[in-house]
Amino acid sequence: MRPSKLASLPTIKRLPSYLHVIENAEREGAEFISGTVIADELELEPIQVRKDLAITGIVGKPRIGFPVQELIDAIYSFLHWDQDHKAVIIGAGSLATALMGYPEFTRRGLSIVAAFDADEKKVGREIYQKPVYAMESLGDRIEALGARIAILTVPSAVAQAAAEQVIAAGVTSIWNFTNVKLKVPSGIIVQKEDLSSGYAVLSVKIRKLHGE
Amino acid sequence: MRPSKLASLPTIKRLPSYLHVIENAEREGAEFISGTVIADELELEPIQVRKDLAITGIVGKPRIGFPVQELIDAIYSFLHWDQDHKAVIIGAGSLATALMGYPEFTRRGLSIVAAFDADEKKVGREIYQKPVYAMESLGDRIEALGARIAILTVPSAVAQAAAEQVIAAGVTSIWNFTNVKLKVPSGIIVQKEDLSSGYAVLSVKIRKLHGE
DNA sequence: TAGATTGTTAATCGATTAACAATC
DNA sequence: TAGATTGTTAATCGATTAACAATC
Repeated sequence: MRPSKLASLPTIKRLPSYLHVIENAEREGAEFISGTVIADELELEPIQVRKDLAITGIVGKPRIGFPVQELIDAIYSFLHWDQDHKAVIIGAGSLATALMGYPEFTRRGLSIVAAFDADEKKVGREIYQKPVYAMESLGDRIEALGARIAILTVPSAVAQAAAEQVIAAGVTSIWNFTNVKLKVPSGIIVQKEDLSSGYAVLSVKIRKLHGE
Repeated sequence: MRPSKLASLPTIKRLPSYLHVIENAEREGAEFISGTVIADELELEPIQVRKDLAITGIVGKPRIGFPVQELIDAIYSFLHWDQDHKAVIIGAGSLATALMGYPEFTRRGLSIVAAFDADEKKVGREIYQKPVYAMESLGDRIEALGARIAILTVPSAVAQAAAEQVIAAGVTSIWNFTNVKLKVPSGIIVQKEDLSSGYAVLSVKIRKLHGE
């Protein structure tokens, strides 16, 4: 396996979009795909695609491109998406429902095995065949389920408390959809998803479009 | 108003998190906040915060920091969040519900005034007091509502078609939550939100944590 | 063969970080 | 006053892009 330090954060963020294009090509029966074609599709520079794909270690054939199947496997392997990652989701609201119903995550190794909610009206229900448990049962359940990832979709006000609970229960990675900057012990991974950032970028683009 | 070319994309993406911290300080009655404090809170470098805040044009006082109220106003103004942006959401699923129920967007100038869905069982319902209309009525409705932004939360398979419909109806900006790279005429803004990117970053961090 | 595409090395570009005088 | 923080200019760092020989 290739050393991972060669992959920059921007490269890692682009990999899923490459994978998407390559998997489409596979579905259409292509055996090879060139960096040029991928770049065209995503409106990127061919050189950037080539550079990015180099981190997979897959070598392409000049004039022909990269072997589709090998490339897909290599990206999965690079991202460890060929392995099963068990996760729980904290806060069983509409965002949780959206994430649990996103088939791409399942295909890419993320199994959300249960949800937790403080609202007892939600407890006992199922979301996409997965149980909703009470927050109080979180400690025991997470250990029993063996989940190492927690996805936080709780209201901001309880985000820090929820993070502390899941960490106490043995979770080592948190995918944080709240707008709270979590304080966690060292060794705990936090990946923050920030919708406001996207909205800010959109806003500035709109401002520029409308002159000034 | 300051020239906007001074703001880089990374800077724009960080502005909302600064705003979040500064608004918290305001709520606690602070009149000034220093770049150092903001940096501490967000685990960033003070110099980076100062540089970023410089784009607002607000000058701070050495030893004391930046005037909280002015800073908030300037960030709102910079992002045009002090203005009302009417939007419709296409695809009235759980992700749409999550976005419509996110109070921060409303406060920041984004009014989602209606949703559209192809499923007639959803048509006629309300989500957070906003109507769900039929996809067929999209053309007339969007013009009547005066919405210039469309938020796409439809299944990938119909994303391109939905984009074309909203553009035909006069929408000039699309906030795209599907994993489809949309093909749009020049002059149309597309901001793509990619959850898989975030998951890829999380996955790589996890891989590194577990050695190798 | 001819020419499009690869992989690599070097050049450029832009963002982050450092240094430091000014100042409240 | 003393010292923390600002704003600016310069240095560094890292990512993107360019150039080009190798090759299928």
